[in-house]
Amino acid sequence: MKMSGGVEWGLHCCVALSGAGAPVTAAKLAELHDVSQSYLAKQLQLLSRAGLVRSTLGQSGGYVLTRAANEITLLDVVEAIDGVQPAFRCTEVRQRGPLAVPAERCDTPCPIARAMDSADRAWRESLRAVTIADLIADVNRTTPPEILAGAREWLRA
Amino acid sequence: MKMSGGVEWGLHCCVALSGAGAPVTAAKLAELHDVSQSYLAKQLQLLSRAGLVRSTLGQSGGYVLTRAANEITLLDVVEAIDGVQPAFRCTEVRQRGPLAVPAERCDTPCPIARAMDSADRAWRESLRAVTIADLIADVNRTTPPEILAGAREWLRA
DNA sequence: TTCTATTCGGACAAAAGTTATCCGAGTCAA
DNA sequence: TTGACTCGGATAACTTTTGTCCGAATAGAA
Ligand code: SF4
Ligand code: SF4
Repeated sequence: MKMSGGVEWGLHCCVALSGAGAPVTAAKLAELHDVSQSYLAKQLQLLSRAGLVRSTLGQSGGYVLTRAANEITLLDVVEAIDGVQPAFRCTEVRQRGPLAVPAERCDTPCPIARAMDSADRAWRESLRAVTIADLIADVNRTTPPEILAGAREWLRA
Repeated sequence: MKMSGGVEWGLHCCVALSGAGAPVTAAKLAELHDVSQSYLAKQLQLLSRAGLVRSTLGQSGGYVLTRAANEITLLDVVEAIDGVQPAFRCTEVRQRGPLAVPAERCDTPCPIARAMDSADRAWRESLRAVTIADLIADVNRTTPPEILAGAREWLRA
């Protein structure tokens, strides 16, 4: 049970992108976080496919957020990078073995699957309640303005 | 993001064990669910290490639950088999790269880690609210008594 | 208009984690 | 005492994840 480590990078990139108005290249984002630029590119591709960011090609190109920061939830990023499939996947064990339940009785999900689904929903609901804007607000509150300005400048350069 | 498939088997085994008062061997449980007995044995070992089941060695040995069914939550089984580590693991990216935040400012977890932790807690809390006894009650309610009796008999034989 | 430098995108390996299996140490019943 | 049967941990095969690479497409400069 481990979610893709790229989720963390993706979230950081969203926060960074929100700060810089101009497109930022994948290479710059990778240098900022000191991670493999090739692999970070992969995550950005996933974000692009999900429609969270838009890529501009050619010179002075890069990535830009497609929506306002308060319209992007953590769940959006997690599902874009880590996938939408629930962690628990029922194998329909009850339909196998000597005491197999006939398929006609399996119209409704069993209690195990229901409980797992409920937990998964609670998890997603919790992630949906937080937006990128919330993260930024927290960062702005706990970081001195001078450092924030420096970061913005570094991204632009 | 995928939890170990053995969780499903482990849960089914707990339900089955609760039904049969006598010890049940791993081989019998495997045959019941039509899964690899070697691999199911591994999952039962995990349950044993976690203290959820107790193994009896030698002839007429097998596995028995250590507590009442209403004292075993789904979270217990999930954590025993899938591990207790949270799905999201912070790599402390903020302490790397040219704009690295000094370690002295990293005393409190960042908003991303907090949100992820909160979601993880909600997930676990949801799983903790359901017990093996709840599952059994649901099965008893939706399954004809004749089939239940047959299953109990099959386990005993 | 042409050309070049720069960008992203998907195809291609390496590593890790999961799944599946085996045989030996220990134990209980006969 | 015997003997067969149990679990337990150590051992391979596979799948998923992670990481890397180079080519197609683009925007700007000449
Ligand atoms: S009882 Fe639930 S978890 Fe088990 S096989 Fe049926 S649907 Fe899947
Ligand atoms: S900002 Fe949060 S998720 Fe990112 S490195 Fe820091 S603690 Fe980890």
